[in-house]
Parts: sequence; C-alpha cells; structure tokens
Amino acid sequence: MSSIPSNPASSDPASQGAASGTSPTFSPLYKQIKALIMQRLQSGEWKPGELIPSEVELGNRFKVSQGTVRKAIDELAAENLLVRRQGKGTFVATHHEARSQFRFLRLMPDSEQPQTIDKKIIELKRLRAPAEIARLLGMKSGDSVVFVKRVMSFDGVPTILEELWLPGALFKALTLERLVEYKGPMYGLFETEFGTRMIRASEQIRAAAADDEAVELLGVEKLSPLLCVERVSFTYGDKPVEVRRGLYVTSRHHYQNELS
Amino acid sequence: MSSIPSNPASSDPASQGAASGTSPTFSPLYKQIKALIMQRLQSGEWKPGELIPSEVELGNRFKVSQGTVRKAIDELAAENLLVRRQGKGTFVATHHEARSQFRFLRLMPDSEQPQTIDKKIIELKRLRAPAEIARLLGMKSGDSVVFVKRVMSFDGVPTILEELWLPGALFKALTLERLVEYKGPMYGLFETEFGTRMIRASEQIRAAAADDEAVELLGVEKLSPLLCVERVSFTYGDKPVEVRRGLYVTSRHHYQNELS
DNA sequence: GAGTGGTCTAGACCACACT
DNA sequence: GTGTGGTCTAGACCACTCA
Repeated sequence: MSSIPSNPASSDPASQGAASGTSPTFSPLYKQIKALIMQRLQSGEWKPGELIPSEVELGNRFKVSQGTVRKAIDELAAENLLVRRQGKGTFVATHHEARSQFRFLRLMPDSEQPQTIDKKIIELKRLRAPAEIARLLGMKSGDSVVFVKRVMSFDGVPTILEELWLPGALFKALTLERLVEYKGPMYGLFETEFGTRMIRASEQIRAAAADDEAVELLGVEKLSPLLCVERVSFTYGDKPVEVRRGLYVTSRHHYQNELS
Repeated sequence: MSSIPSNPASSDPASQGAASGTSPTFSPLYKQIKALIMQRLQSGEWKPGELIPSEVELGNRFKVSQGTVRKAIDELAAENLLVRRQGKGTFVATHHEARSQFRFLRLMPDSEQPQTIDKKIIELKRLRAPAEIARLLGMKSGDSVVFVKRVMSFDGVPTILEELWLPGALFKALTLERLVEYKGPMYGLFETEFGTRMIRASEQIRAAAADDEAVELLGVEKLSPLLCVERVSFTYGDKPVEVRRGLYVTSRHHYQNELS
C-alpha cells in the first residue's frame, strides 16, 4: 500500500493488514483500500463516467492482492459509487444515465411507463439561509444559499412543485439561465459543472393539504391532499449539500418503494 | 455438490461450475449453492432463528470450497435471509428481532425515538377475494381470503388504520383470539405459527383525504390529509402472500426512506 | 489475441465467542 | 482450546469486449 507507512519490511506476505501507523483502531486492509479509492473519487482525480485502473493495476499500486482490491471495489459498487462492466473495466458512476435517475425520482405513473417529462424553473435567487435550512445543511444561519423553485409536468400535467436550497459557496456560478438551458437530470449538471456529486439521500414523507401556491402552480383544488417529500442529499463524507421540499400530486402517480 | 449429478468425475478441481444436467443455461457454482441453501430455508429444514451448518461443513456437503459457500451466504445475508455472527455461526433471519421490525415499519416519530406501541384488532373475518386483491395475490377472484382490520396507536394516539388480506389456504388457523393475544410483530406470528415468512415487500404511497371510517377510528378531521400506503409482501420464490392498505396520520410522524 | 472483470480453489492467519 | 466467521494471498481458468 502506498501512503501507509507500515508493514515494516515484513517479508511474510500473510502478515496481513492491521497496517497500523495512521489508523488507531484496527481496520481490514480492503477497507483501507476502499478509503484510498474514495479519496481519488472525492478529489476528482477520477471523474464521473471515467474508467478507473484495472484491479490488477490497483493491486500493484497499493501492494495488495487483486482479491483485496476486488473486495474494496465490490463494496463501492454496492454503494453505487462505481460501476463494473465485464470485459471493459470499472467506471466511476454518473448521474448522466437512465439507470441512476430512478434512484432519486420515485414518483411513478399508475399506468404504464412511457411519459414525457417537462421541467419549468419558476424562480432562482440567492438568500440568507433560514435557521431550519442552515441546520440541515450544516451551515450557520444566515449563510448564503441558492434557492430554486420549479414545477415538473408529466405528459403535460403539472405534478411536482419543488423547492431547493443549495450551499451558496459550492454553487457560485449557478444561474437561472444555465439551469433553464440545461437538458437532463439536475444532479448531472451539479456533478459536471459544480463538481458536487450526490451519492445518498434521506427522505421524510408526509401528507399535506394544498395551499394557495400549490393550487396556482399545480392546478389542484384548495386543500386537496398532496404528498410532501422532504429530502436531504449528501455527497462524499456524508456532507449534506442539498435540501429539497417537494409537493407531489398522487391522483395518477404514486411514490414507489421497495422494502428488501 | 450433492443433488446435481455432474462434474463427471473430473479430477481437475478447476473444471468449475457449469454443472449442467439440471440447469439449461450457465449459472455460476455459488448461485447453485445459493439456490440449494434457499431450498432448505423454503422447505423449513432450517427454521427462522436456527443456526445453519458452518461454511466448512457446507463446503464438504456440497463438495465445493469454503470460498464458494461464503459467496453464496454473502448474497443471502445481503438479502436479509441469513444473519452472520462472527464466532457464533450463521443463523436464519427472523422477524422476532428489533432489527427486523424497522425494515417493514417506516413510520417514525418526528421527535425522539422511544414511544409505546398499542395494537387494536378491529375485525377479522373470512371472505371471498375481491378482484383487485385476488390479482395482487395471484389467486382467482372469489378464492377465500382472511381479512383483518386494525388500528395502531403510538403513545396512545391512534396513528395507523390498516386493512390486510391473506390467502385463506395458508392461514386456516388464524383467529381473532390468536391475533389479539399475540404480543410482538405480526410477521413474527406468521412465521412461527403459519410457516410463512415475508422476505420482501413493495409499497405504493399516495396522499388521501380522510373518509368517515378514518375520522371515527383515527380521530382526525374529515378530509384531513393522510398517507395511503399500499403494500404487497412476498415470501420465498417471489410469491405474494399479503396485501396491506394503511392510512397513516403524519402530523407527528413521517415515513422515512433512505435513497442509497 | 490481449485485457478486463467474474468465478473457483487451497491454504493461511486473525478476531471473536463459547466452554 | 476449539470452532466459527472474517481477511488475505496466489494462482488458475472462464466470459466478455474490442481491436
């Protein structure tokens, strides 16, 4: 292993792991390799969509067997950070794929699959983070955040009214223009233009009655029941980088969830 | 491997898998081992909570290396069918554990964790399956089903109104008495008393307005927004064995979901 | 054919839980 | 101490992709 000093010249290859030195408590070798790979991802050395070195190559670099690298990559693939493709290699996962979409958009049509999606940005502005948002983003109340409001329509029917808060420091260059002209998933834009990749999210779902704004923008009746979905998204190192609050019309759609 | 005829006396140990004979298309050895283990689980030879044979023992029985058994068990553990405990052995997963509860009850209190749970059975009866229920359960319309209605209260506050449909043939001996007197998770009862273990479920979530029954049993106002959760649960072999429709009060609770 | 991930084996040692 | 799962290695061959 590079960057970890020890295994002090032990000629015995089976004096495995423990590697000590840096890590105070015991950690298996493959966990350390995993951490090293994750560093490359976080630093941007290996970018979304790119091919990473082969298992053999990584084994040589880190001075461990292919099997150990394999176990590290296995876990990263299970966490959707890497994607393996037999015969081709291992790639850094990206939001620019149909596969990745469904993980973060759980609203499905009741009937069949194919439907057109239309996104309309209502508003984009910078403001000082309200206490609640600041808390969720791990910032100080009053820090700069980017606020976005938008409506998504399926087959022309307005169905989702969404508000987003993003840390101002990370999204300095985000403008309404850039967001409007961009085709494709928003997380794709964030990852390629702002170097911020969402890897995990936590959602809290409630039922709510439509307020005046929902009535206006979603075309539903006042007080009609809506799904209220509050999401916090995280990037590498479990750092929160997005708060999202959505109102979903569920007369022709439903939130799909698999318990397994 | 037992019960699979082939590897026709190949003295070469690396003439791995393919095993042919029964399986028409290629399937890795560890997948076949996995299937064999799953058979033992499904048949009830290894029951929930019990210790299964060690990896070495299974390797000897099936005539494969420990590593191959390990990979099979790894996948089964990832699917929550088995639970590994270092130093003790590998156990068949069971619903009689706090750990297993949270997988199937996603409604969490907004504030802190500790809360008392109270379950009240409103009704239990046998009836002919409505078309919709029959379709979801893979039965014929009119087949016998057990119908249950109940209310769950948290800290004394009625919060969930739930209706269940179960295949009559599998739950012949299920009575209101048995259900009322039973303490602990319903899926625990199903697994120990009726030999039916739920291993996976699919939920569709919508927002709905409280009807008269919800008003009466949950003590909410007419037309107030509720979470409507429709679940189909599956046992081994992806066989559907429960339909559940729940109405959740989300003024002090929320449906928690992790996107990862 | 060369390179990559995927499977399989055999053997070693480590960490943990009981007795 | 004994037995269990957990980690690590080394080497072999298979399945897939692309040039």
